[in-house]
Amino acid sequence: MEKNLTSLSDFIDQEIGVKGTKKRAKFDEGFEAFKLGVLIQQARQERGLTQEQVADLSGTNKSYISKLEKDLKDVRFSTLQRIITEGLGGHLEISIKF
Amino acid sequence: MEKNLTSLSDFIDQEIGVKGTKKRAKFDEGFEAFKLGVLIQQARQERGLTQEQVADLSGTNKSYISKLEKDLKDVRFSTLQRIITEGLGGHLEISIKF
DNA sequence: ATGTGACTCATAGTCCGTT
DNA sequence: AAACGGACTATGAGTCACA
Repeated sequence: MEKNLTSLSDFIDQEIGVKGTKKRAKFDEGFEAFKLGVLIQQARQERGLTQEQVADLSGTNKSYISKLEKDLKDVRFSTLQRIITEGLGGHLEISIKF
Repeated sequence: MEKNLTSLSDFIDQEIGVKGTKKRAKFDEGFEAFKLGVLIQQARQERGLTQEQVADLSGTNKSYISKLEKDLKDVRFSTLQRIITEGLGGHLEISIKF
C-alpha cells in the first residue's frame, strides 16, 4: 500500500515531471480538481441524496451539481461551502500541506 | 483544549443556533471563509514570502492576494489551488466532515 | 510591503431540451 | 435519476493604479 503509493509518486515524477515544473503543477491541479468532483459525489451518495435534492437544499440547480461532480465547471469557494453545508449537511475541512 | 473546543461549539449552538438552521449555516459559512484568508496568510508568512511573490508565482496579482487574505473577495476553486500549489509550493487538502 | 476603490469582461450558474 | 450539450447573461473575480 505504502509501497504502491510511493511507486505511483515515482511514476508520476518520471512521466509527468517532478514537483516544481509547470507541467507537474498543472497535473497536480487537475488531479485535485478531479478529486473535488468525486468527493462531492461520494458524500452525496453516502447520504442517499439525489443531485436535485442537493441542488434545492443549497439553492443551486441540478445540472450544475452534475457538472461539478463531473468536473466540467469551476466553483466559487463560497458556493462550494454552501453546497456542502446546506446541501449535504456537512462541513468543508481545508488545510495546506507541504 | 478539547474541553475548550467543545465549549465553543456549545456556545455557538446556543448563541447562533444549532446545525441545520439557516442562521447557523450562514455563520458556519462565514466562519470557514474567514479561516481561508487566515490559512493563506499564515502559510505565506511561514514560508517567508510576500504577497507579491505569491502573486507572481501563481500568475495572479498582489492586490488580489491581499483581498483574499482579508476575506474581501471570493475565489474560484481552481484559482485557490493555483495559489497554493504554484504560489506557496504546497497543496490543498480538502475533506467533508459530518 | 500591503491595502483599497473603480473598473471590466470572462464565466459561474441557470434554463431547457434530449438521451 | 443522471449526463450531457448548448445558449444565455448578470455578476463578481481578478486587474490596475494609486496611496
